[in-house]
Amino acid sequence: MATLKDVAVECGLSLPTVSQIFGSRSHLFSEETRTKVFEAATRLGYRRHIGATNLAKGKTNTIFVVIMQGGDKLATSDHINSFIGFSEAAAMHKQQICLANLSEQNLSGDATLQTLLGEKICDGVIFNIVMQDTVMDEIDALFNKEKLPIVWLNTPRKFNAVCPDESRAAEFLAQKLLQHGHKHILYVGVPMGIHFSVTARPGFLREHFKRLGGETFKSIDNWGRPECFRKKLKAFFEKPGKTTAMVLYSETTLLPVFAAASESGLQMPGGFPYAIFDMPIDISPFSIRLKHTGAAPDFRHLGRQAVDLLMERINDYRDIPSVFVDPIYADTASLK
Amino acid sequence: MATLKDVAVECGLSLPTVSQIFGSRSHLFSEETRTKVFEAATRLGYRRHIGATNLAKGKTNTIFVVIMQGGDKLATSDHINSFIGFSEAAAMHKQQICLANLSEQNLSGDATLQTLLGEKICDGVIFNIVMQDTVMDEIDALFNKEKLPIVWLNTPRKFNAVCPDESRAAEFLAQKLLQHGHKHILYVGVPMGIHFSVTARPGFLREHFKRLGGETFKSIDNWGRPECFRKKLKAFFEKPGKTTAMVLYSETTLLPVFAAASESGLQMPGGFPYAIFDMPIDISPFSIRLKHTGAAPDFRHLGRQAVDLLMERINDYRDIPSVFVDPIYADTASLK
DNA sequence: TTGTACGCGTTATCAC
DNA sequence: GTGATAACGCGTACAA
Repeated sequence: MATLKDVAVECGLSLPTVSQIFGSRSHLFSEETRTKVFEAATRLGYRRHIGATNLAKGKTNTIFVVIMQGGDKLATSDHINSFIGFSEAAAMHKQQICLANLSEQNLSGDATLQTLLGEKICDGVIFNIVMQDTVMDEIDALFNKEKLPIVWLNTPRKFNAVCPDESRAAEFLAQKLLQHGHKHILYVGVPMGIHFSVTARPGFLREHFKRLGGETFKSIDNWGRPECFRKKLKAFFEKPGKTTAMVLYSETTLLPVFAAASESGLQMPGGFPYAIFDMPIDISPFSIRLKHTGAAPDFRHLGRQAVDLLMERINDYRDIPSVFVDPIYADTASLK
Repeated sequence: MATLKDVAVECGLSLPTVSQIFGSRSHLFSEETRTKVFEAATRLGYRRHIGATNLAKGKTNTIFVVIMQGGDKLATSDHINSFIGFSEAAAMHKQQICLANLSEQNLSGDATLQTLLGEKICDGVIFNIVMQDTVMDEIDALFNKEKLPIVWLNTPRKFNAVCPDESRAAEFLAQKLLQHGHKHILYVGVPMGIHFSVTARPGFLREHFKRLGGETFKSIDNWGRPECFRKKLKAFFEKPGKTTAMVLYSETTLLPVFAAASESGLQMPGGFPYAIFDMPIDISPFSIRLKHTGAAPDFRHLGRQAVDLLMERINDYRDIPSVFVDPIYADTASLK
């Protein structure tokens, strides 16, 4: 593997000259010299050694993203979108994105955290996981002690977090419901959990719905026991009362709803107007999802924002107020 | 930030001594010396600089994973599972996993590829994307020229690939269908695409089904035009003929099937026996999926295997015959 | 247990 | 304006 020195020898120039020509001071040298260098580099198949560059510059240019298997986590499509956002933003900042896996055990014994805290391995860390507040506080404290900047993804912390604006999403759906004349609605959710959206969605929706003139806000969210949930849904479909529309926690929620509706003799879609906290995806030829009125976070954008925020903290170590990112909206008339 | 030299000064020992005590030769020194070193390190808050270590050792200890947004891609849940597999295996091999995003443009102009090929930035690359064979050949050639080992994930190449054994999965489902007396089946798929599983699943299923005694193998897979697909499904449900069971490409496929069944006055699930190339997921409290007979690749395992294979190539640069990984199976009687 | 060379670049300073 | 010399970043490996 050819080194810079080899190139210097090959073209009869000194090592620093060659270095500068590959660096940001290329313009200080004559065209002739530059050509000589580039030709020699090509001849030798020279590849710059990033590790050496980083060491010389005193930077790691590395950001770690911590994920966690199992537990209370993001939808997987959100996950992969945020990853694409990370790499896009990282490319802009000329950073490398590294992956680390947090085991679900106790924090102090976790090998990943020990490495991140105990070795100079990166400039900053993005926590792409959902945990209890107290645990996040604990992690904040650990990283503060090392002055290692971290950013939280998808949690509404006061500082150093990037979070979807679930309130705006709920407001949009509330408006749509009321525009279509639905003043009595059913929210189909998931049980209270750690994941931010789980509690945020029904909370904000109820708030905005009532504020804007909505009247009845019912809710079904007993996912713990599938049979029980199916029973409740079935009961609802057989006796919807004044309720004229439903709002679903996410697109995945459609499946059991369709199944329950079918068991009650209702045709879905079409049998009951609905809106979803999720986007109608109709892009790839594989997409088999249905169009609907929706409002959902754009996790690719969130990923980019997380990297931007982290870079800000890396360049100037301090707490930064959290960023709440506007969701994306769609209205394709599944509310009739 | 304290360096090794600072620690050496602090405890009155030489730099190499301290280095060795932190390295693998700790046992060569007296307990007393070791304690002195560790205490000094703790006092100063010393963190080993990975970049310097790697440079000195002449390794990058880094593996890049290339992903691609859009295009013909894996299911997202497969994606995140493979990521967890990567980090698990990487931790075993003491490697770092870095993420890179391939834009869908022409290969030669892609910044990611240029960086990977033009700079010494990693020891090897995992391609976690699905492309046309000719493009993969092209990439193989580019990386061969640089002697940079790569591994393909989820594609049935002859060498250097890790791929789910779709044939075994199909065989399992065929057996289950026939055990339940279903000799006339419908396969619900997606249009022919680049993604390996798309063509592999119906192909292998037909093969095994016929071989084991199955009689009729019909198929619906026109996803390109959703209305057309719905129409076909509806027509099927209204006149299933001899067909007594269906096999679905993936769990996502359930939604339009349920919808179409409902429109035809059929209750799903229960209205028609089915099996799926996918696992019934009933782990998290958020899971709202239905139990069914299924067979699907374990992408977490595939991720681990990919890293293992890559490490083999890194340690001994040569082509390695591809690995076909056994799927995981479930039988929860959705076939009645 | 330590001195020294080394890995691979970058950058400040200096001479032509 | 061009290019070279030397010091530096942070560890590791080997001979002494």
